[in-house]
Amino acid sequence: MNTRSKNLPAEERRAVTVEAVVSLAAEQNPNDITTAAIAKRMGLTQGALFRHFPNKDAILQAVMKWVADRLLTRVDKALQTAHSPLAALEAMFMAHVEFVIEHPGVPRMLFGELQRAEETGPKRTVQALLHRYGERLRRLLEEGKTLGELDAHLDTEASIILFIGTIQGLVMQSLLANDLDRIRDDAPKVFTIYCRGIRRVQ
Amino acid sequence: MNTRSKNLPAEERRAVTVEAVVSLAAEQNPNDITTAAIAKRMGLTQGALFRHFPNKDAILQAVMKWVADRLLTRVDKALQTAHSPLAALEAMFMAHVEFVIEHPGVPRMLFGELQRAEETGPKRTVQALLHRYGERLRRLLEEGKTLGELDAHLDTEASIILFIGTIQGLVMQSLLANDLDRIRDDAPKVFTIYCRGIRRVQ
DNA sequence: TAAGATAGTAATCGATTACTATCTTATGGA
DNA sequence: TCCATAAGATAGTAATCGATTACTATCTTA
Repeated sequence: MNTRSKNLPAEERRAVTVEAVVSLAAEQNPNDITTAAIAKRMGLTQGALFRHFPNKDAILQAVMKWVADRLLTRVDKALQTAHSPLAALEAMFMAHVEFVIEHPGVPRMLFGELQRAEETGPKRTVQALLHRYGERLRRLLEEGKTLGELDAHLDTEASIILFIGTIQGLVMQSLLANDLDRIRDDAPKVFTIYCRGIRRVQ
Repeated sequence: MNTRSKNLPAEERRAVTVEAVVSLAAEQNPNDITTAAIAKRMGLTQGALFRHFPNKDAILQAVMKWVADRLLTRVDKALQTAHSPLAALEAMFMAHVEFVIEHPGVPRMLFGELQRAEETGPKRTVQALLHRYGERLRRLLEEGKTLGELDAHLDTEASIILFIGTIQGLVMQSLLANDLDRIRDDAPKVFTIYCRGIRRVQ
């Protein structure tokens, strides 16, 4: 990883910057991640950041892009292993949870960007991510209904909202208890209830 | 609303301050609610705020206290009208949703305070609120299990997490769509699924 | 109605923020 | 080995933040 060279190529430096932000977000409130804090984490001076990004929003947008790519890739890989819509939903849920455990600051950053009133670059990236995420869920839910695995009268859009809210609830609980590992224990239990809520009654 | 009375009594001024913050949070990102913005909303100078509060955190804590009192009061009132645990859960859910619709900035402020790394006053107030909120849910869920209205093997703690997450999901969706009214439409649909997830299968 | 108490103003403070201008050094190809 | 240039250091900037100050206006009450 670290090659004794002091000066990194621009692209590599940008990648390191994104990782620094993600790492910082795991420890502190995302909205007081200053450019100085990012630089310090990277062992760089603050001004040097602006050699690689035009402004702070560009940094955040790069982070959001990174999150979107990694999360969707992870989720899509999980989907491939599953052999039924319901199993796929569970795999998707667990993949998402694992991602959150690895990068605990990410959900907080996403929520923080969504809150911004102005239509900024990072916010649009998050909206696009959630849109694509919702598409995956919608497809699985519709398939599940067609195959009779899920309740035929299930409200698909409401199911999507609840799926995302379920993860949001786990994040909130971990913030409340200040204990990240609880997510891994609680996730299956919470998903069990969600699952009962959407599957077909035999 | 309030005219001609320039100098308000301290207690009244503090109440107006809280309302100003809640009102501002509905429009903009909670973490850039500055003391100057609060004062402007009240038709006051910025420095005057510090005649009534020792610092900004004290303002935020007063807001969180206000939220906790109002929300729990509203919820408790809803609980009294219901005649079964499941009906009470639904009444509690809808009361909470109505509260959020009236004060859309509140969930965002709560989440924002929870994110803070340090154990600040406002954060502790939010933690206390969620603790008391969880107590109500726990009681209802246990009652529901005892009366056979809910699944006997239901995981109570997971149900609490999911209940809160459900509302969080609605808030997230309204942020995404930038449409507050959708919450009122979506809330019953989402609760229906939650309900299926926890009730006893006949 | 005089006088103390309370509430608010206007100006300003130090600290912090994102961002920039200028100088220095490291890197890699000819 | 040399040198053009990309990357980083240093040292700023202007704007904004929460907070404090000296002072004034208004209300209350003895």
